[in-house]
Amino acid sequence: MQEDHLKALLACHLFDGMQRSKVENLFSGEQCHLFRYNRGALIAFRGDVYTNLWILVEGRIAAEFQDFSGKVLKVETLKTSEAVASSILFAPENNLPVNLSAETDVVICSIPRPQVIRLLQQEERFLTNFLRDSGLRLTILAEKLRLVQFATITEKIAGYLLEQADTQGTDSPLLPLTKEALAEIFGVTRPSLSREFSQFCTRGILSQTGRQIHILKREKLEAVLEKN
Amino acid sequence: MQEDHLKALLACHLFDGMQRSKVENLFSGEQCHLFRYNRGALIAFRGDVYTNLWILVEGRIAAEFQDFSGKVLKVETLKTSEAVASSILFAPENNLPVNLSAETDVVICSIPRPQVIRLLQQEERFLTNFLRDSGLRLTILAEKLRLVQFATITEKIAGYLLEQADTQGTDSPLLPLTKEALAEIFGVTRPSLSREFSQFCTRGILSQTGRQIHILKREKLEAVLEKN
DNA sequence: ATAAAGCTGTAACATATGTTACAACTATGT
DNA sequence: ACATAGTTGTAACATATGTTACAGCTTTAT
Repeated sequence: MQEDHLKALLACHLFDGMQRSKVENLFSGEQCHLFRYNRGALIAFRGDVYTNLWILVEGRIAAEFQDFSGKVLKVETLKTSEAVASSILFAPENNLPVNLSAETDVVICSIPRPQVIRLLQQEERFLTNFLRDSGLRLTILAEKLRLVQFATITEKIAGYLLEQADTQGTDSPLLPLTKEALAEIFGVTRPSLSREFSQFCTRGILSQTGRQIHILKREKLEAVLEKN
Repeated sequence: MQEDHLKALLACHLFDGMQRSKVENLFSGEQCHLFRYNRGALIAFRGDVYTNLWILVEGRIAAEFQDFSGKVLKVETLKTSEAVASSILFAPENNLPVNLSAETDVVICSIPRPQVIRLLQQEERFLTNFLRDSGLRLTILAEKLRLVQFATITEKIAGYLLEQADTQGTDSPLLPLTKEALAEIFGVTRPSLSREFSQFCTRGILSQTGRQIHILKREKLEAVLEKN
């Protein structure tokens, strides 16, 4: 295994607090395999059986639902050093709940389930890390469901912009995504998203030039979220 | 602890394949407590911190999202002997993702997290059972999200009726829920659900008298799901 | 048997979002 | 510098679902 791939593995939160040597041992044998996918490739589909634990050692993967018609809802973006679908490894039927697609060129390290079970029993930290990861995924998914069901497009925009303003520490945040990608995350169509952005502008709450947003009336944005 | 509560505990899938005596030991000490709630009571809210593992030893609990306006989406119904929000016990912030409300009078057995961790390490079966349960919840939630996002009311009805016909082994299934409860599960309003049921009737695909449904043109129902 | 509470069907209307299409703009690589 | 591909804004229109209200039914409790 390449140096940088090993480094990415060691950085996986599943191994937090474990001795470096123990983790390296795990990958010295023949049990783990690397798989490569090109950018844009479909790695796995909803319903596929998932029996090895995959850890992403290079690139970015999108976890998403896809309709017959091509309509998409992105659930998560998995980045280098993250584990893929950890909870599904032990679910009753092991069916992946989402499609996985390569957003960039991707390298995955695959660990057989028996090894994972052994590690869970022998290493308390691995156990708690694993459970924590499972819990986090459930939390993310639940929040996604809540947003999809209860938030209007306007509310999603308001929430997202306030969050961005917060993390970027400015009232003029730059969208880290294209509006198209944002529409996908929100689970709405691009023209609909665009229309609502425009509405905010005509109401004088925002101004925008492409991805550069200026929040002009923060209090109005906040009011949207309080369901005035 | 009462006889029937102990029995319900032992029937919890988390203890599948474990020695009865070991489980009983767990509950003989002073570490576990019982809590009671009356029918209709709100047991916990989304965001509440969840630090003890709860197992339902009597009654039924609804896990649901609730809007400001009172709009509701039921995610799951937890029945006697089921564990509550197992994955959240180890999630980063331990915040419950849903509201929990008592559909009947309810008794809950509460097990402190340290004991759960001990059990996870000492009993392989408990570990795999626990992981399986976590996985199942994620699967259920993901499926819920997919339905909410991609299925129209018509499709939800078609899917549900075919499923009911299947499990009840007849083309004249009896709805196990009121239409009101069904609307809640589908995350739609009751009049909307009612309207679509009526449409099916006028199209000659169904006939209904209250909860008694008759599927007249099964192939049309199936066609709805195939997104004609 | 009666009253009360809950469930169901229906209707007119409101509204959020999707669909399709096109033109203008922006980045990118050659 | 240019050509190409990707991104964005916009418009007219279609549609699924929500909202509110009411009347007729069931079921349940007294």
